[in-house]
Order: sequence, then C-alpha cells, then structure tokens
Amino acid sequence: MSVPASPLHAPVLAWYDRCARDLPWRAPDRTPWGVLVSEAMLQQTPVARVLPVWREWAARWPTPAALAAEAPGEAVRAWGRLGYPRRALRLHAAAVAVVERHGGEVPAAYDDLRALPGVGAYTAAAVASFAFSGRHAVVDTNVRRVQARAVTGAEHPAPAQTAAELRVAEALVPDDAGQAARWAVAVMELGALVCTARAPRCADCPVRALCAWQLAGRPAYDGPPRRGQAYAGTDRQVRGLLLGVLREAEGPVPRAALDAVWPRDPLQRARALDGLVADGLVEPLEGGAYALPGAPRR
DNA sequence: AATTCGTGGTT
DNA sequence: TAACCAAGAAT
Repeated sequence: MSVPASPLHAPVLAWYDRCARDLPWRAPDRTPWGVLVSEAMLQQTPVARVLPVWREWAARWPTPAALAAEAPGEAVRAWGRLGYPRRALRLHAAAVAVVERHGGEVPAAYDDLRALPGVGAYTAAAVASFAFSGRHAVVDTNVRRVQARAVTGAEHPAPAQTAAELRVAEALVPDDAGQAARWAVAVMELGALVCTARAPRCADCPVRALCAWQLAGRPAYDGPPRRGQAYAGTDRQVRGLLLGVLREAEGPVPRAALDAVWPRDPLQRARALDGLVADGLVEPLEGGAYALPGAPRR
C-alpha cells in the first residue's frame, strides 16, 4: 500500500478515471510497439491528426519485425502529413534495432529504450511507463505546464526544461510503480485537456483549490520571450513540398518535377533537396531522378 | 545551448 | 489574419 506523496495525486487520478480520452494506444489490447509508435507520432503532432495514421500503421505493421522488413521509404510514405518526417525514418530504424538487439520485442528498460533512434528522455520514460508500468518521471510539455502552474505558480514553464523542473517531477512520482504509471498518464492528460496553454479550463480543474498559480491570482507570464516558429519561405517549407511530391508519386520522380514546386529560388531548392538526401529521406538515382529511400544496400 | 526539423487547426 | 501551439529529438 502506497501513501500519496502529494495532495495533487488523489484528485488528478480521480479526474483521470472520469475524463480520460479513449485512445487506441491506451486500450487493453495495446502492445508496447503500438505505444512506441504512438509516442513517435505524437512528438509535436496533435492527437487528432495522429489517430488515423496510427490505426493504419497498427494494421499494416503490427510488430517491429513487420516494419523492419519494409524499405524505410515505405515508412516515410505512410507517415503522410504528420510532419517532421525524419521521425518516420528513425522509427523504422528503431524497429530494425529492436529486431537486431532485442529479439523483436520492444525493451522495457529505460536505458534500452533511450538508445533507440528517435527515442529521447521523454519517449523512453513514456514507453517504460505506459507500456510496462515502470516508475519514471514522464515530463512532456503538458506536464511542464501543469507543474509550472500548480506547483511553481507561473503561467508558463521556462522555454527549455530546467533541472529544477525535473526534480519537481521526480518528487511527484508515487512510490508504487503501478500508481506512478497512472499518475504519469493522468497528469499529462490534465495538461492536454484542462490545463491548456492558451485558455485553461480552470473551472473544470480537479486541483484548482491547490493550484499555486490560482492562489497567486493568476499572474501573467514574465519569463523570457518565447520564440514562435516561422515557416513560410523557410527551408522546412521547401523540404515539405519536395518530399510531398515523392510521397505522392508511385515511383522515382524526375528532377524537373521537383524543380516545379519551388521555382523561384533554385539555390534554396537545391539546399533543401541536398538536406533531404543528407538526412536519408530522399535517394538520388542514376539518371537524375529521385525517390524515397529503398532497402539499405550491404 | 541554441537551432533545425512539418503541418494544420485554433484564436 | 498572423500568431500561437501541438505527448521532442538530434546536433
């Protein structure tokens, strides 16, 4: 029997039991691989856009071995418009690594997960917690925001994660591993549904009475300015346009078809294409055509 | 440690 | 409408 270490635990856990979304990667029949796929897709991409793609992947590649047997370009193609397509490449590489290093089973240990391509501190902790009920501090943008408000009393967390934040998160992890896993998913869900960045639904918050930000009178954010993400006209936009052509094409695409999507700046276009090739997202073929990456040669 | 890396919905 | 924001990772 574990004693709650924080008054936040009970209300947040009760709220989660009542209000949690019914997401397929939380279903009883989920697999660790399905959890890992969901976490990769959810890095910087909203749940609503991940759902249909995740279902497609779950049906097509139900195991790491199934994905590992495909050409990496198929993962990039099936990634669709989720954004940051390097994630698709890394997830494919992670599947290969799981087959080679772990006999095709997604590992449960944090360090083994963290060593997989595309798996950073957050994702390793999330998979270890959600798929294996491991005891870890799972700190994403939602958790950072909930902590900033409920614990620290600030409207927004600092632009980058601090050591102090991690200490707060670790101090909040319940002693019992099963409870820790429930807490991890619950506090994250609270940040996603109630303690949102722009217009928090404080009237629906289970810890409103305990929230340091509420008790301080909801002071406005006074930290360093948070930079936005420019997109129009950037290399990222050009890369997206180029890769979009290759994704939609059945086979190799002539150079001219790529040139057509960004005619106004050949220099930038070349830089973007070179970058895609350097990242392994695009393969130059003999004869001047381009394609999504095929099976690695050995 | 600061940048780079997509895409689209919301306000 | 332009800005903001979304379960980050790698370098």
